[in-house]
Amino acid sequence: MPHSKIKSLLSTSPVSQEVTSKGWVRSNRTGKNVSFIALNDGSCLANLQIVADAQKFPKELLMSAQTGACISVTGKLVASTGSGQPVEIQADSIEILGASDPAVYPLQKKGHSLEFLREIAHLRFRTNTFGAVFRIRHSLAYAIHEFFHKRGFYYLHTPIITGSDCEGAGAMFRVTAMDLKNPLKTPNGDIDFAKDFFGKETYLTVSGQLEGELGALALSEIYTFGPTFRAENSNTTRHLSEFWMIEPEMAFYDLKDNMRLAEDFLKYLIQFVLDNNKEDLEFLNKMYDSTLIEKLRFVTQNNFRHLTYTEGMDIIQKSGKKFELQIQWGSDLQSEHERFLVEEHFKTPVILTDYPKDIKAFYMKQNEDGKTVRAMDILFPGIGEIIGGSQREENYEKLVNRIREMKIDEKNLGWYLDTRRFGTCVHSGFGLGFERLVLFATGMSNIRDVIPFPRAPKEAAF
RNA sequence: UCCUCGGUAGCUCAGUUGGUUAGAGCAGUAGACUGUUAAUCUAUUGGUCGCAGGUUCGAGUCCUGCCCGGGGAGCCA
Repeated sequence: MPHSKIKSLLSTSPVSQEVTSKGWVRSNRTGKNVSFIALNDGSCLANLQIVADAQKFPKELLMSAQTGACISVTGKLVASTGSGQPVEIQADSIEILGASDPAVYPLQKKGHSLEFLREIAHLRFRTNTFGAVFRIRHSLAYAIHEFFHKRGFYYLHTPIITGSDCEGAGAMFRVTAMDLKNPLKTPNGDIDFAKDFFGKETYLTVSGQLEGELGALALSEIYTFGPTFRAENSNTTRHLSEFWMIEPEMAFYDLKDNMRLAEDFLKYLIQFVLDNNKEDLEFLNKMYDSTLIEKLRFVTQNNFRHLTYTEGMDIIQKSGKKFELQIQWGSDLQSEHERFLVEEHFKTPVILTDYPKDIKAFYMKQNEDGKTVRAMDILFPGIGEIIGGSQREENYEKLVNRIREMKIDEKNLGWYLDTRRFGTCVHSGFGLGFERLVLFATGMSNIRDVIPFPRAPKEAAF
């Protein structure tokens, strides 16, 4: 008999039909006359209640269906006489598919700390919290593809192994097939990468943007969605060494078009979760962040606040607030300043634009003032920078000059510069940190709790 | 990498100015009871106090080093 997912059983009206359910036992309350087993298969937050008449089953069977065990149950789906659930299964047969010794099974019926669950990340999927988080993560990933597909964007796969070491977005992990104990050397003693697997130095990508631009200048509107790697020694609640990033890149978009797309995009994704993950959100709202749903609604219903870096700096300096670090025009905003703008001053997501060129990347479109570039950062409460993007410099001369000013080796960028030599056009794009979005959408506070297998300095289990 | 707080039973924690056999709740185990909802009640197993040194008559408690974890900062998404 094919089994049904618990999510669909719970929304089936009880007409006493025979059904089979398979899942993992969350709790088992066995008495003299009757056993109640809470079964969960991950299809939804709620458990399915299995009622087993003690007369019909050997006691050993009922006792072995303990927390953690995987079981299959067949019986009648009936209206529940208890108050906690609409329907339940009156069991006719119960099979232990996989036993679990409760004396050593790490998960208990009680709640566990997130720190403890991080240490047993291979089992944390079986908790209410991580079930909810990863269902929401899935929804967001799905909604990202849906959003772009509806708008005619193409999903472009940019390389994970890259030979361009000048992407400028942080330290990179080297990729090599050489024997590190005995690497091949050149006559003057340097490591001879020409003899390595790819015949050159290669790394894991820190961004698909530059390659994405190549696609956009042919397919018009593309996006990437893939893993990204940064070898920074960052130990924070918002950084990972391996994370997923979404990078749309659009021909014929100026900075304003870019900002409009980014705002529509974020609102669409959050609305999708509000529409499709109500039960999970309510759980997280209750357990972790009592303002979660309110915050998500607020984002979908209000326009983001737009202001330039210069205006933002003005507000910070005139606020009279004491900051750890004093800043002036030209310095990068610190976390405390971003938080002040977003969480205290405006109390809404903020898009900051037109940053000083010296604190931004070489490829950003230079403004006429000679001092700023058409960059935009979207700042979210509790998260900080969730999106960073810009209009790209499409003028060949200006771009080359900037590359030389910043002492970047242009030899390796010929392929990139070719887009400016042959049929260049105004174009823009941005990068969204997927886990930061999941963090915001779930109300969790540590980014390691919104990715299944976190990679961070000194952490690469599984 | 820096700052800061922490590491005591499977989990969450208490442990006084250094003092004798280190405690609780939950989980587990045994039993009772029950259309129960993280059920309830009774009994009970369980600890090299992160690791290594040091001070002391005596260290979970004080000192030094190291390891691990939380939070914050920087780098950024």
